[in-house]
Amino acid sequence: MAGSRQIGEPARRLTREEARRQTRERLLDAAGDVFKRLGYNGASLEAIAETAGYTKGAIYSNFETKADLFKALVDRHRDEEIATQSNQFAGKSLEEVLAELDEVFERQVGRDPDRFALQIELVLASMRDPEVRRRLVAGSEELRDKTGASFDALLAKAGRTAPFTGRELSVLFTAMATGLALQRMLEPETVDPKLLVRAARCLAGIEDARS
Amino acid sequence: MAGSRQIGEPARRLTREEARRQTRERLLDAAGDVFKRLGYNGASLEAIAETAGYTKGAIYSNFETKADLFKALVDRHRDEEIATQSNQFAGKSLEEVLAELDEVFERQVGRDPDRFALQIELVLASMRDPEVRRRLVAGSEELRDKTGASFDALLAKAGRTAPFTGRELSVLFTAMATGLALQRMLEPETVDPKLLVRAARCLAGIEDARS
DNA sequence: GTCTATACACGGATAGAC
DNA sequence: GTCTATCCGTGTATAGAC
Repeated sequence: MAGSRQIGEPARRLTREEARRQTRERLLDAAGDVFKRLGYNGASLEAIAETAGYTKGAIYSNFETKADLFKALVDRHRDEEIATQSNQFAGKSLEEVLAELDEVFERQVGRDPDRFALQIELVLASMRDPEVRRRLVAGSEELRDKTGASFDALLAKAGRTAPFTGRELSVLFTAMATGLALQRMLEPETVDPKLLVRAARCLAGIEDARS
Repeated sequence: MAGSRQIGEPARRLTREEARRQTRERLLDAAGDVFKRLGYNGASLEAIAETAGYTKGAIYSNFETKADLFKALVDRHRDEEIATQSNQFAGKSLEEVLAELDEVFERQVGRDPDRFALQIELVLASMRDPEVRRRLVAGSEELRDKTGASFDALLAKAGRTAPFTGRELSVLFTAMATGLALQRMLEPETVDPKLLVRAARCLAGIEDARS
């Protein structure tokens, strides 16, 4: 890890590389905040630097251009997303996983709607810049495989035969969650939190979807 | 309609109001093109005016500000969307409606991905501006009611009992289509066009979703 | 490595001619 | 009602001090 120290090493101020890394991280945090509130074009480097507690100079000593900063943010965001999602099924049963879907959903959009907005912003940016797209989707194929395999295993263990493969379920659940989240941004009252879970149960081949 | 003439009326040049209306429409068309390609902040009035074959002056004689132009576009986009969607079930059976879902989907994102991008852009803009949100969702409650009732009627006529109300199905189908469309923008090969139809059949309570 | 100061271009908006 | 010309703020990016 970046900030770890050897045992017995005296407590001291950060090395240059550590300080640099910290500044970089702070700038990326601030960039995330501002980009997701204002969008790519709406966000000014001034605002980002100020949010991070620096001036624009700090940005240009850590990143080539605004686009470069944005792409670094894409990388970090994607890594976090993959880290969060890749272990969400550890040691759970199918029923548990499905029941927890709305909790995941809630955490994704309820607690941090701006983060979700950033995710969408990144997809739009991907349309305009192939490089952004490339970075954003890096590793998602593996994640999908892994998640799909988890679903397959869970279904087999539960003795269920869903009309979809684990991989298809993975794609469908993500799509539904994303679509419902968007709809909830527009008209919160139209999206019952339980709807996602019921639909997921239905797609997974479990009968009592009526809740 | 704006451009219609009385019978027997001599062919003549447009009246002032007609000309004005035409300019306004052309500007809105151009604004749609540029906004959906570049986003709100990325689109310049210069580019919009040029696309429409005018100069910026024409914009300011038809709209108060850039935001005003954008909101007028929101209104028109929403009206078109409602007009398209409100008659899509006329005289069709449940099976037909479901089978046609991917066609609708295809038309929405396959033939005009930019229009879909604009739709998403509008949702993001709604987060930042309540007025945009208000305009964007105007009439959608009625549309949802109408669509939901159509589904209920179709289900009843087909003798099906889906685990969801027509209204819930309406929300779910829209959410799935939107989510899958976003995913397809990122990684086209991961979204089988038939997946939406199969999922919809499953949610509607029709057995053979394996297709 | 970060800050201050600044160059330079661009975008939104306005004024006034036609 | 639209066009030309222009004002002015803002934004990216760079130069140079510390």
